[in-house]
Amino acid sequence: MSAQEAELLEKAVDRVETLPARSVVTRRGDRLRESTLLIEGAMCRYLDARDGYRQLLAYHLPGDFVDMHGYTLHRLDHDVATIVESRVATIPHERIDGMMRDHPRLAWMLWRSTLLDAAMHREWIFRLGRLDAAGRLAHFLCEVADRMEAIGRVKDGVFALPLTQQDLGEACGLTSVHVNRTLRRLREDGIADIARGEARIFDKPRLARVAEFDPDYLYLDGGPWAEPQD
Amino acid sequence: MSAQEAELLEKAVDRVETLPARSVVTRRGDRLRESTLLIEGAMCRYLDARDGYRQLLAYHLPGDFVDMHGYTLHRLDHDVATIVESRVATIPHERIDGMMRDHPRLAWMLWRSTLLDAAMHREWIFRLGRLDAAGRLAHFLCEVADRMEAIGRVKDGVFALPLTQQDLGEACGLTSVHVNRTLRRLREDGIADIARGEARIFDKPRLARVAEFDPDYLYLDGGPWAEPQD
DNA sequence: CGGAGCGTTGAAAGCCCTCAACGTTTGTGG
DNA sequence: CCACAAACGTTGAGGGCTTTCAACGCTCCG
Repeated sequence: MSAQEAELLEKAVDRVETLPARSVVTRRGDRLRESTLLIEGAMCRYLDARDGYRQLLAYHLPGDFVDMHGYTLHRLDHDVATIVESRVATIPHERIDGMMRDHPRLAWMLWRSTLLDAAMHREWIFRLGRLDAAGRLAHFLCEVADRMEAIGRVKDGVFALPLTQQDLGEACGLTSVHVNRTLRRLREDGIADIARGEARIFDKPRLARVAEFDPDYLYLDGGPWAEPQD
Repeated sequence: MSAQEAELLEKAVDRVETLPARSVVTRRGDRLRESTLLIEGAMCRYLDARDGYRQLLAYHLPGDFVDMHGYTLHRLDHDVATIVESRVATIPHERIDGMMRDHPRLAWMLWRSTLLDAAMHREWIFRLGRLDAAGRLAHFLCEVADRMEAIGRVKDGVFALPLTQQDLGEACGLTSVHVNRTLRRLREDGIADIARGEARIFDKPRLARVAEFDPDYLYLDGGPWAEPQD
């Protein structure tokens, strides 16, 4: 992303707010007139099940648009919430209209960001459909580790992951009890650990093997704002 | 979609081909220079697991673009294959470039189609993460029924569904054996049945209840080519 | 007519869930 | 700074859903 485009995006921002932890930002069915860029913190998207449990659909890091698809679809089919206190920038859709018209490359980048979302969704389907508990947690850890790495937030295999075992269960289709047992297993095997809001990866190759993980789908070769290659 | 836009799309088509059943069209990692519109037949997208099993990611009906995301991402992160013999139209990406530039409304529609894909992905995540075997099959049936309905291919609750029990298992994260047992249950309970390439829905309300299904995410209120509402 | 793929059924084992209890950490107000 | 409560994490036992393994019938097609 060029400096000029970054500036354009920045100028489109209506306001920057700080949202409290564990707060719902948008509800399923809400009509959207602006999109949200996560600047600092952590957010998630989820669907509610009848029994009161949630199914997480996405975990968002700083730099992610959490609801750019709402720009085109106009309403959301799921809920959006913060995990921890988060700073977000809000961009009115009408300003995006102008950017789409006058800056096709920026339009291309916004489209691309929604497609990366979809690519992650596909990998979540794989995770839930084909992996056992250890594989699912390992796969989730691999994805978040690589994405955190891409924004320079991993140090010696350690990065912030402010999710409870309940949250991890809601992401991986497991109960918090089984998440606990499975994490213990990963820890005792010297593979990885999650504790006190931090993830620690001891043995990345083994973690990736357990997860059947291939970071291909993250399209990290050029970063989220990579430009067209031809 | 206006007649003019349909004509534009049609003129962008390079060729129309017939692909044999059960053939792989694109492999993970392939570099794409054209996109594929399914005209007649049935196709799917999937990821391979280590054990040789697949995880289906999407099931495609006539009228679906099966790889429009490849236009922006340039390579695919999963495989695309036919289920039955299928007729497809191929549209070179360079011709889409022109359409994007000159016809913003058409561009908007193509973007929208990829976002509908993502919305379906999310519902597949929910299906796999939160529902039991009966719920997963019921949810899949509800989705396909509504999408088939939208293209006028449901008659008295019956529609074509040329998937084997193995395929259904690969879509729902189940073994074919358990798909068999679960389908028998749904049949004996008078809810629905899949046999000889056809699905029969006996009791839609009950099916939807088992599936915790809400068709909201299909955005059918305006059809896949619905225009911006404001 | 034969074979291969698909569908069906049974039995046993395994993974994960449920229920329950208790220890630990975190955050808040006195 | 301490005390307390609430949320979170941990562990055990038992049960249920799904898988695995195996066998056999059916259907379709060469």
